[in-house]
Amino acid sequence: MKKYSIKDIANLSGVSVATVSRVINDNGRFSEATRKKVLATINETGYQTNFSAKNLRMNKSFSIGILVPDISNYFFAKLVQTIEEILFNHGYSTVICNTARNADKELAYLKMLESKGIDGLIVISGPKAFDIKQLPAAKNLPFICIDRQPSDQHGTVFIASNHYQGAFEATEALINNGCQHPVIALHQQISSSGIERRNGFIDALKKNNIFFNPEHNQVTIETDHILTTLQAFLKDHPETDGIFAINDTIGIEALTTLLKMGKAVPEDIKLIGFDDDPQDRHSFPTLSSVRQNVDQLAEVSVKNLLNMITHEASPESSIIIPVSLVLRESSR
Amino acid sequence: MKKYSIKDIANLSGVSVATVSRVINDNGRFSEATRKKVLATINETGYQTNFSAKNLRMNKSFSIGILVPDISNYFFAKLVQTIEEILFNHGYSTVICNTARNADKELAYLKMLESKGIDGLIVISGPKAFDIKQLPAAKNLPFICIDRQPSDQHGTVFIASNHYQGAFEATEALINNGCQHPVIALHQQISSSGIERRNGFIDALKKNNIFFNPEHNQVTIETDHILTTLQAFLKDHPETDGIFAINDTIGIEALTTLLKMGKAVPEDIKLIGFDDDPQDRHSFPTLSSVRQNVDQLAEVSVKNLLNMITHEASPESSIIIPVSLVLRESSR
DNA sequence: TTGTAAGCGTTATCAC
DNA sequence: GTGATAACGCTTACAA
Repeated sequence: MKKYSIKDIANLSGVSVATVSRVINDNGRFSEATRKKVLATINETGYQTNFSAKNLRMNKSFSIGILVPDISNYFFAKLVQTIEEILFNHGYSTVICNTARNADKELAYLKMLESKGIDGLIVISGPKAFDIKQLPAAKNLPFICIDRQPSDQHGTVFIASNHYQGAFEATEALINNGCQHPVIALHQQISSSGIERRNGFIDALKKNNIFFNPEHNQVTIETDHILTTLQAFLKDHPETDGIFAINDTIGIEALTTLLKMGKAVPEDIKLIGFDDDPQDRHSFPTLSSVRQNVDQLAEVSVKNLLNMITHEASPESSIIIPVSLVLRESSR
Repeated sequence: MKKYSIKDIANLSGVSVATVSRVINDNGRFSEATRKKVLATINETGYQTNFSAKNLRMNKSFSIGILVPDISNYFFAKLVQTIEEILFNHGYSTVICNTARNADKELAYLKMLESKGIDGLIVISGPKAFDIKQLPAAKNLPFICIDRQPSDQHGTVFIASNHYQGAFEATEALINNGCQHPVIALHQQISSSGIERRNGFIDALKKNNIFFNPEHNQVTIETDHILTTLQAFLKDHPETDGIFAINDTIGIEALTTLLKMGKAVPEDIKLIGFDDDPQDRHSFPTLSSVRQNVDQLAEVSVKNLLNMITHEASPESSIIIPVSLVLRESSR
């Protein structure tokens, strides 16, 4: 079966290419008779638009790039999956770029996306503020940032969960359940949402008259060395009776590690994570966590990006999506 | 900053567009002097190839489609991530399509991919054999299947883990640790790799002189009703002392459910899953599983697909990648 | 070694 | 209502 072009359809239907194009895109004027005729031959032949040609001519690619740190992380996977589905339903295809939190890779991907002439860009999380100006030629590429600050707010939209609120509520839950010495567990490298979560933790302490001392109330986890880090910290701070983990990866790791150390959770130490990873329901004890509203994040993001692309609305500067605390056994 | 075309570069460098094209693609002949001159202005201007134009002219898109059932499943996410990285390093970009195991969505995605003129296709898993002929126009699109049988082997490559071996070894591990009544837990809808796993289970029973009776040695799990299904089954078959779960989602769910029912794992019932999901290390007890070699699957797949695209080699018909059994607490 | 020009499949501007 | 045709940016014979 050969590939048909609009010219073939024109010949077969006995009309001109212009008319075929009008029928396909349903613009301009044409008689009902020709519409039927053209549509019929399109059906017979199985004609499909050649997007390379359409893109070239219209200077539009009907595709959107997504920059994401790590798609094997459940939260990111789910978010990207949801966004992709919505975009597909709007006639856009998605190019997913896994930056692995690496600035060089990020730039390489951006250049590729620019070459492909993407119509818009969605930037998800990442260690530092996102600077669109690293792409000189794409100065006016519509883009939005999810859970990552743009280095220049102007002309873009920043969408994020209410990390502050989530962390605040989680911390208060620890305190209300009796914790007097809560500790926040985080990584060295911290994203803008991580900072918000940390602020929420600190303010919850403040509100409950617990003085935040980074020496006593914060432990920096080195990936792959969580056992030694946590062991050392708890030796120096045996009073610790609650941990707020900045995400569920740390949360689950901390849980396993605490059990290995002979600590009882939640009896000795209460624990709450962040992101509501499905595995939280299968750990022992089950892990309390903060759930982000993935569907809403995705929907709002796509809506705003498409608006920017069609210039239907000038972008709002920032949108905050509520989160919800999910209490399970680890913080009883 | 405006967008430069090859024509701009030609004017700025004082040569013709043909020469610029030759320099960029390093083919044809040109003097060292012009090469330097052209490359210099390209650097100054930040010129980037317009892929829509290049694609149109060359009838090649430098992009590959991936059909995958569910990217929020860790195994799939990791596999897709690895493939995407390798492809990017070969100058290809990837369009990831999440079919949600839905035939209509699959077809819609295939049409979109065809319109975009993808150079090749990677099909990952899925409930039934993959039929490229559902796309009449793309009869000669190079494609490979991972963990999913092509409905017509001709001209393609089938790449899969050795599911049979993994299931066989897992089942024997159960038996060797004392199980006399092993049961396989699976879904209603079963993929080609699921069938292989089931065969491995059955043959391991045979080899150990246990007669396989689907009534006694097989439980069909309905998602969201695992508790009731499993409870009913164990009531009818109290002799059950080992479960081989066809994947880790079922494995972890089964584990949680068994504990909820007051069964001790591995004392009362031993359990082994499939896929070696990271959460297997954080469950209680930790879950034994079978690990697929994601890196090798990805590498072999890309290599074969690119060979098909460049016609460097005629496709082998099928490639089996070894798996490894990871024993943890749940099967002691 | 370099330039000219055709043509890839579309859309959009005109003319009729 | 419909048809010719230019143009999008690029590669590639073919000339020079």
